This record gives sequence, structure tokens and C-alpha cells, in this order.
Amino acid sequence: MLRIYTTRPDTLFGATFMVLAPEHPFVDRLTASDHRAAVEDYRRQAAAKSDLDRTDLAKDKTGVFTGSFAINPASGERIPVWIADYVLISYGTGAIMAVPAHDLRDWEFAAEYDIPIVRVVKPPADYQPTREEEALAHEKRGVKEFPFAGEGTAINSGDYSGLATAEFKQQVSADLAKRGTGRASVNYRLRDWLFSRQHFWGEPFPIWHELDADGTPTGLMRMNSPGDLPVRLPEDFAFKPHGRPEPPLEEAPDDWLYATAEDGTRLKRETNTMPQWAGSCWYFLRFCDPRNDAAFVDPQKERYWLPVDLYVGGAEHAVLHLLYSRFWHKVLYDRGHVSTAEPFRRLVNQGMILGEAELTGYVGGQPSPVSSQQSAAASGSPPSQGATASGSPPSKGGAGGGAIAPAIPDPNSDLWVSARYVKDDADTRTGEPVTAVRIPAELVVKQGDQFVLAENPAVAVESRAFKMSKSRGNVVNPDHVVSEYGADSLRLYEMFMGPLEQMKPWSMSGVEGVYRFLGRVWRMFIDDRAEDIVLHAAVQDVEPAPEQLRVLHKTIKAVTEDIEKLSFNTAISRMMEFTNELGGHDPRPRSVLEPFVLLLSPFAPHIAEELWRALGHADSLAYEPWPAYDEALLAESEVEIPVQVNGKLRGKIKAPADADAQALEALAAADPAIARQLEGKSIVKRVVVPGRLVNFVVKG
RNA sequence: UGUCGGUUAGCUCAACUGGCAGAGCACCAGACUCAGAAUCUGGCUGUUGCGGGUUCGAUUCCCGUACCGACCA
Repeated sequence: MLRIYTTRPDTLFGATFMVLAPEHPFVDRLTASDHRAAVEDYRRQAAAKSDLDRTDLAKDKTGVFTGSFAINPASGERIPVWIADYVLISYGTGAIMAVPAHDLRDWEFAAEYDIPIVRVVKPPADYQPTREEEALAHEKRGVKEFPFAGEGTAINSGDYSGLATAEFKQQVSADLAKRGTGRASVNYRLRDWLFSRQHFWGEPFPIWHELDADGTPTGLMRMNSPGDLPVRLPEDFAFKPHGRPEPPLEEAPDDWLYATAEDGTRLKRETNTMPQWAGSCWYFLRFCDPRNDAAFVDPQKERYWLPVDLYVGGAEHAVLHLLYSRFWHKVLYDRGHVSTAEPFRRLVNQGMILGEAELTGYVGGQPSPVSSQQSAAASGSPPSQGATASGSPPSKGGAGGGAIAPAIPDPNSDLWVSARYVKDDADTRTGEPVTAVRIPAELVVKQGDQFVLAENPAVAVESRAFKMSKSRGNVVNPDHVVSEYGADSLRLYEMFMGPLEQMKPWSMSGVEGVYRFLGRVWRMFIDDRAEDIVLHAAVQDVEPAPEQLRVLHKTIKAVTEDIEKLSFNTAISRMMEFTNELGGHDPRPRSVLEPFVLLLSPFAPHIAEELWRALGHADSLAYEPWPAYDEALLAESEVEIPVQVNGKLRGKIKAPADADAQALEALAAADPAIARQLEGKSIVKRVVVPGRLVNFVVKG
């Protein structure tokens, strides 16, 4: 009896062979004597490959026949038993029933070794093969055939024919259970490579394997006692690649690798290590109680601080640190050490910041280091085009091209290949290779939805930003930005660039933009002509005008809500509007400016503290409550209302904010511009939305 | 192939429930200056991807379509 595990018991009738993992304990017993040499040889080859080599990366399926046959319990057919390394001993039972018609790997194997393929599932009528299925298609007797791995209706399956996949599974599981030849079960599998690596650098697992008298593992394991923790990597151990898939620690000194337990059992350490920084992914718990010597965290403090409200990280954090953190947290939760199953309430992946946008043009023919004029002449342009050589000014790029970058040809040179025709560094029309050249922004204009050479719009140019990399030379060093513009500018710019989660290109002029904004903020408060930091004379303790209060409260509301949404770029934009609106006022009421400093403080903390101090406060603004807005102050007393005729804007009227529909309509009709529009026409319909607009629908 | 998101000024992004398309940067002009930088003032740039529908009215809602991105591996 060979035990197998399958997720598709409904394909039992299509099993035309069986495959055992080469390491399967039955292999010796099942191998017929005339096949023994081939089987032994194959097992040796397979042993030298890692699991990964044997599955995902395997291009060709290999295997050998054992010479034995099995009986398919469903069909009663005699089917051959093979061994093949695409079946892993560590997965399931190490043996499979192979259903070539409905499993892609089995299909490949059957095709390779010419094993019969029996279809037992009919695809739905409108079924289109998937890409993977399509890729494995082969022709038999002039008919193209595909494997089908999906669900459908059973055929060629005895009494089960006609059943849908799901029904079939249930029924056949029940029947097999009755006959004692099978049972339904749910398997969970933690794939080992998720949490172990064949690397030297990584936390060792505190696990020992018991060895028998021959030194082979018995399969039993022991844990380090808590007193023996942590397990340290062996020191003074110069490991070298040994060419086998086992981890480097297999070569560690014996006194690290082996030990004898108190009961005399020989033990060998687990030599896989934990992945990356998996072992440190619980550190955030320690932040709650960093000086605790007795426990990793006081349970009371743990309940107070956790779970973490917001987790912000890049893509690699999402798959590594986050994954391991959740793993540890679940373990700790199951053991009662933390109070929640999940450590983080919310995850946000910030987007990658790319280098500055680059303009790239393409040049065909031989890439040559000659100057622009020469290259235009050498290209053998006909006389009519040659005229441009004398008529047009020398290109900027050509003069400075030098040895570093390829020369930029004259805009009218026929060396240019429009980006429209370029794919994979070749001209799609001729197949000729093309060379990419960087083009200065001033040579390019936008036309429609693409960029073209200003002097030759027929030539399209690519504009895109690339991932920052040393090799590309587009790396921005934050130290440099901080020393030129200050830490506030860097911080503010990074938040202003765009939505947090989006990928976006760096722009040095954008940094200058926010730097100038901070300058305007500074001068709104501070007299920049004075020797010392003193308040500007316009900053006074006066009652704010209603409009000033309205602007402040509008800004508080917007910034507060934007922060909640992590929409920092729009929050900053609102503060810029505030500065634009209030910067010119004289006097500028202190009661309006102070809350603004608090709004600014999370975005530009240094300048905000300075301003807070200049406003006469002795303590840090960190202790101030966040400003609150008053909904009542948001309303405008007088509003400008658009007046439309047939849905088109024809005029604007000023009206009290609380004017009712009747009043608005009267005001609108009285407006001279509107009156002219309405003259001699009959009003079919009036649409009046108080506080919003008036619209007359007219005829004639 | 699927699911989700996106497409608005030269760039990066806004626009609450359908109701005047607008900020910053960039650009242009002017003021200030011996000149430049900085600053200030003013200004330009829009077929809201494309096609249709609903509506008095569509960036917004619906249908279709193109392209881009994220996820799934």
C-alpha cells in the first residue's frame, strides 16, 4: 500500500502512473532487479540537488521507472511506479498519483516519457487555456492538446461521470473512507524556506537533533534549556562554500556542532539559521519597557502601548520585517505573553523615491564621439537637409558632450530615431540598434502627450525617472540636502512630494520650493532685517478680522483631517495657502498666527520651535494641545455665486451666505449681464441651490 | 488572465455629497539692485486619457475603451 495525498481526488480515474520521491523508503523494495542500476544512479543525482532546484527552477522533468506496478483503487487498473525528483520526500507522503491530463507537472512528465494521458475532467464550455496550460500544449495526430488544471465536470470516471468537481471530491472521499482505502484530511504546511536559510549569518535555532549509534538523525529533537540561550554562532570559523545544498554550519567545529546529553544521547545542532533579521523582529515590544531586567515587557505596559497604531514601511519591510514580527507576535500571543494576536493595527507602504526625471533621446547608426556638426555631415544628408548645418545654431549638447556622454546630434540630423519606434534599444522599423543619449530639458518641448525635440517635433523623446542607484549616478544624499536647505526642508519636501504610498521622482527644484515656503513663513513672524530674532512689527495682539479667523479655522480643519488621512502633501498645500492669504496682512493677529505654528510643527519641527520661542513662550510647543477648529467660524458671511444660463457660466453675483432660493434668483435676474442673456427668451426652468449657484434654462 | 487603484497645467498633486477647475514648483514680465542672489508684485499655460450615456449642469455618476501602476508568483 502506497499512501498518497491529493487535493484532487476527483481525478483518481485519470491516474495513469505513480511517482515516488527518490528518497522514499519503498523505493528499494519496489525496484525490480533489472532496473536497480538506473534507480541507484538517479537517486544519487537527485540527492545532490536542493528542494528548490527540484521544483520551481526545474526546466526538464526527469525520472526512472522502478519496474513495479500499483493498482489504482478507483479504476482497478495496473499503473507503473516511477521515481522522479519533482516529487519531494518532505512534501505530503513523498508519493503522488500522477494525473497527467489535469496536473501540469504530471503532464510534462508523461509527455517526456510517453505515458498514457486520460482525460477525466471536462472544462466548462467557454474555457480558455491559461498561459501555463498553453505553454505545455503539444500536437498529437494533428490535434493540439492542452492539460487542464481547473475544475469542471467528470468524464471517464465510472459511476462518478457527470459530477461537478466539488461534488465528486466529497462523494469519492466518503466512498474511499467506507472501503478503508482513504480518508479526507486537511493539511497545513509551513514551507520551511519561509523561516530558515542555508546561510551562516542568521540566528541559530535552539534545536538539537538526536543521533543514533551510526550518527544518523533519529528524527527526534530537543530544545536548548532556557539557561543555554541564546545560541551563538561559532566564532573563529572560516566557512567556505562546500558545493552541497546543506548549510555552511555543517562545517562548523565539532565542539559547536555536537554534544552529549545528560542521558548519554548524542546530539547534533540544527544548522539552518533564521532568515535575515528575523530574530530581531520583536524589538518593538521592548520599546515599551526598555530597562526591564525581569521580563521583555511588563504586561501592564504592553497592554497600554500595544498594538502599534500605524506601521509605515517600504515594500521589503512588508514582506520581511512585518512578516516575522507578526510571526513572533502570534507565538507570544499563543503562549500568553502579549495581549493581542496582531501587533499592528494598520499598514502603509510608502512609495519609493526615484531619481530626478531624465530625458532620453535615441540615435541610430554608429555611436560616434564626434561633434554635432561633424556627425551631421558624416551622416551623408542630402543637400536639402545639409542646409541646416549652416542655418541652425550649434547644439548645446554637442559642444559639451566630450568623452563622457555620446554627442547629441543636431536636432535636424537624420541620425535621430523617434522614441516612438524604439523598443529594447533597437529601431523597430529596421531592427538596427540605437544609442540612448541624455538630453538637456531646454532642448525639449511637450507636444500632445509626449515630449519632442523643440527644433524637430518629429523626434519624440522619452521622459522617465529611474530608481536611484550608484551605477546610474542619480543618488541624492540627504546629508547634502540637510546642509544646503536644513532638515526641515528635507522633511517637508519628502512629505510634500506626493501621496505617501506612491512612487515619485525626486526634484531638487521642489526642495527649493518648500525651502522658500519656510522662508515666507519665517518672515511672516520675524523681522528679517533686525540683527536678532525679533517678531515682525505687524505681529500684534489685536482682535482678528472675521475673514482671518475663517482662514485659520479652515486651515486647522483641513490640516487636521489631512494628517488623519496621511495626506501630508495636501496638508502642506493648505498651509501654503494660509501663508499666501495672511502673509500680506498688517496687522497679523497673534491669536491667528500661534495656532498656525502648532499646525506646522509636525512638518517642520525646528523652525516651529524657533517661532514658538520668538512668540514669547518659554516651553517647547510639544506640550501644547493640537489646535481645535470651530465649525461656526468656517461659514462665510457673503459668498460669490455663479449664475448659469443653460448650464453655461454667464455671470457672478455676491449674496449673503444664508440667502434663500427666492432671494438668489431675484439677485441673479437683476444682474445686468444675466438680464441681457434672458432678454426676449422664456425661462423654462430655474435651478437654484442656495449657497451654490443659480441656473436659468431658457428657450427661444 | 484576474482583482483593485489611477489618468486633471510643462512637473508633482488638489477639488467635501454632481454646482465658478487650483496650489506648489517650473516658466514669463515688472519692482528692488551698480550687478547678481534673495524677496515682492503681476501674468501665461486646461479637449480633466478617449468614446458614449444620465442630468438644467459631469473632473465627479453609469457603460465602453486605451494606457499606467499595485497586488497575486
